[in-house]
Amino acid sequence: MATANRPCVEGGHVCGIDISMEVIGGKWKVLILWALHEHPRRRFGELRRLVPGITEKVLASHLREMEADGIVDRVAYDEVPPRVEYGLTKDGMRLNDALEPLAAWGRERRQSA
Amino acid sequence: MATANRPCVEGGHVCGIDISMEVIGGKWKVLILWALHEHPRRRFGELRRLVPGITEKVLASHLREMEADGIVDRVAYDEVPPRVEYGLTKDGMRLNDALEPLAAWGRERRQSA
DNA sequence: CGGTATCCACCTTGATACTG
DNA sequence: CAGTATCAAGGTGGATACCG
Repeated sequence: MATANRPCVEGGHVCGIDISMEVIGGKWKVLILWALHEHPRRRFGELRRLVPGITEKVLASHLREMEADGIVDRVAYDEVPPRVEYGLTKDGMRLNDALEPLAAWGRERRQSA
Repeated sequence: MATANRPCVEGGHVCGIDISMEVIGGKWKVLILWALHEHPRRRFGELRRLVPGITEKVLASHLREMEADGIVDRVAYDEVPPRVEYGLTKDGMRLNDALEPLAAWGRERRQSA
């Protein structure tokens, strides 16, 4: 995303949530992140199937943003037909871990709903 | 937000992140949540000051959505001039707790940047 | 004070077609 | 296979003015 947002300052200390939200803000980002966590080293086409409903364009642009944000790494093999593999960086994995409590909150909520 | 999203199913189990993202998806939601966590029981005008840059309309609509999602509670006192106080529900506090690791991730990232 | 009412600009997402 | 190009649509957020 890389768009600077107003810092989130409360009572003199910076909360950091704003940064995280910029990185996972897209509609599909967390889904891609999750898919890559569950299925490491995935190819573009596989990823598209793992995130049902996403279009090629949106998947491509989100992957590019996530790469720029340093949470996804992309490896292109010089073959015919072309092959590209996506995976999580260390930072991407840590982000996924940081997302887990949030996922748990969502799951609980689904129960009670 | 309350808009139903495609469930996020990976390897047969539901990840729950999608639910959470619907709830905190708005541009300002986490900031409001954070502000209410740092400053419990806040009035509309105070809240507006605590979240710099937000407009009345957006603050009002976000508060309403968060109320509908059960993470914010609103108490209107029948006085003149009118007074309304907002606070976090139990669920809202748990959501805030679940957000903390994400905030920590963002803070670390700000360091290294 | 605590909001609504309008109106609008932008951005994200999406459908479809095409290419190295 | 792994994208890009183009165009369209819709929703989110924002500016401003006004109300009980």
